[in-house]
Amino acid sequence: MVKKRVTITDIAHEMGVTPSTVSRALAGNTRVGSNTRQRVLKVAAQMGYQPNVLASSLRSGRSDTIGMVVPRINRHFFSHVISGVEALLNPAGFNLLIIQTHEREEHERKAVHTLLRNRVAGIIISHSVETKGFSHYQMVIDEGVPLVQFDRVTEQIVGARIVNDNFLGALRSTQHLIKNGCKRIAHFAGALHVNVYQERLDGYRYALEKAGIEYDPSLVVENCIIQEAGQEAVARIVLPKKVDGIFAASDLSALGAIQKLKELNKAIPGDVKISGFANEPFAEMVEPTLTSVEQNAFEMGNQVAKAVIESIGKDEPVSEEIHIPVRLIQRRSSGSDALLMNSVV
Amino acid sequence: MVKKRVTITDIAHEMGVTPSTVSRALAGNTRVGSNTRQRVLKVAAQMGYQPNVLASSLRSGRSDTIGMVVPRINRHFFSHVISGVEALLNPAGFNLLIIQTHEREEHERKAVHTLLRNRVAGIIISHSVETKGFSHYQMVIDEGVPLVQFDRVTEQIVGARIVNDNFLGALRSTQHLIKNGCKRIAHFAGALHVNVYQERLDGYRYALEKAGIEYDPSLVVENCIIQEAGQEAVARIVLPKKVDGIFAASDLSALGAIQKLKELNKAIPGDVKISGFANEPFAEMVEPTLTSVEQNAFEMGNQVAKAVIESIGKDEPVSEEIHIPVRLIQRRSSGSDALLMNSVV
DNA sequence: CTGTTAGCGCGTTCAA
DNA sequence: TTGAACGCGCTAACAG
Repeated sequence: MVKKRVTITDIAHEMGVTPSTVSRALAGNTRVGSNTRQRVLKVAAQMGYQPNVLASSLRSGRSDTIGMVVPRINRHFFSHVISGVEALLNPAGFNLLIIQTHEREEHERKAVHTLLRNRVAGIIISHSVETKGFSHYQMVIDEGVPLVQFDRVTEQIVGARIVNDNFLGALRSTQHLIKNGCKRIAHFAGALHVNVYQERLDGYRYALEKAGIEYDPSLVVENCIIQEAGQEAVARIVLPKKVDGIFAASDLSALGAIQKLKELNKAIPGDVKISGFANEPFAEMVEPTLTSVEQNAFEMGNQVAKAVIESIGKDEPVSEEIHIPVRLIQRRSSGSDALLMNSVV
Repeated sequence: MVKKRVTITDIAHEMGVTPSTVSRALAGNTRVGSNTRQRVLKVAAQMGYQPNVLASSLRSGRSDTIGMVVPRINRHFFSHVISGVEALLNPAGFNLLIIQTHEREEHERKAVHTLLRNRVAGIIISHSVETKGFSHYQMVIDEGVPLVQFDRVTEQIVGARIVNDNFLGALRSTQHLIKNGCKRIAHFAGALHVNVYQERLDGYRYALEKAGIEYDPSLVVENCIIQEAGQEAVARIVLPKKVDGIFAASDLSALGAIQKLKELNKAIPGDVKISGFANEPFAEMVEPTLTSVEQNAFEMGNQVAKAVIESIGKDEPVSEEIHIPVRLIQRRSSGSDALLMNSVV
């Protein structure tokens, strides 16, 4: 037995006024008798009235829902960004419609359409690894929906971009290895068409250059961001090439390397020094503890939310890029012990 | 410069037919000339038409959005449940509106109202720790919105409940400690008004009972689920009471205990054997590796999604309770080494 | 098979 | 300050 939902018309009938009056009273700021407003509010409350935001949005053309597209929700980094976004968006009266792409370009395309169909007030996105074309964002631009990219971004799309300082993180990380005595440093990279991995490679190269170490492309392992890839790279590159340091673009591949090296009775940091990226929770639990670059995912989420809220209402998108500072956390895998070094941007 | 969104009326004008015809063609299953349908689809595509689901839902009374309320998105367990839910819901044509409560009862109440206002087709919820009253769900029931609870549930609300087999997990875990020689086993419990923690306590007690070990309430530490609480409990209970085994309702408090015990030069598992709950990723990284009860969060999400989809369309809610099997993962902290024991339900 | 009509619930004119 | 009327975009009933 389903009770009918109560509408402003029901309230109006109950009180002997018109729906317009009720609507105005509920809206708050429009002109209506202050005693009538009180009565409306009281009757609405006791009738259990819940405004129909669908009808409201349809009529007003405004929506309080913001869409968010992420590769995967169940990743430490992304779930924390989401959390940071929500922390600011909810108090501001917005809700989050979240869609995962599972790193598939086609899913990303569909997700954007879904959000458009839901008439979201804005779209937040971090691109999937697969995504190389961005034509499906033309419609977002055309319809004037604010678009904020974070972490994995492209300059091919106008609008705000919130990114980690990948270059600086990589630079500091590699410099740290050099300072601790590494001469032949390998880099476990990701897919280089993705900005974050390209930037980390750039930072790595720049550190070598500044230290006068020649860049050796054969020491760069592409698509090496998962655990298994890290393990595999040890046998294929690290040992044969007599590598004494690894800067991994991902904590997972760094972990894989640690496991494999321990298995082969290599000493860490004695024989090989290692640093990762992202400062996953396990970094301080693994043996030896893993030096890593900390990303402030929650803060990134906050900035993303701020950017969306600012974009809404503005006519023209602003293509500003905001860098979230990163921090090198030195641990034992690189020969340091519980020291903290703050990198300055 | 914002282009106007194209509507079915635009398409209709373009083609010289009525909006109804376009609507029917787009809907797919209703009677319409197959050649007209082709033309409509083509024109719609080339005009970049995106249906307005707000208008559609308002008119049809049906919504393809499902609301989900969780304590926190950025927790390993919850983010994986969400992922599991999405995995089934998206292919079925539903979207997820996610709201966090941050463990606050008031936020939970607001979240439910927000979802109701958004006219979601169903609501999925795991209650906040604070939540003790459930009166705000009466409106959900009254409006006939299917309600599925998971993990943290209450029987005070009708509808499907998807839960872990906390009792069995606790039972097996405690039995395992007993089998490995523990005589005085402490239990790090959570807030006992929350079903999951009460059930884990019950399983612990039942294991003791079956083994003929007297239950000692002073060995139960309430609200001991975070790292610091685990550390603190070592000094306050574990050592003074000569405890030789700890069954923790949370991996985090188990971790805290490990840290503190190591700090005090106690041997694990030599002096104290420890097992946790949830099998967080760090469980296999910490030293010694942590025995824990694995919850299949993704599978739970799948079951939740299934239950919601089934509930939608049904007139009356069914109060079925589904148990997701758990598995004891034996590791070194309890004196076992890389063994697996599957618990049978 | 297609057009006509009506209305989902709300917000915003224009009058009074 | 309030009421009447209209329409956001779409679906659904009823004709034809």
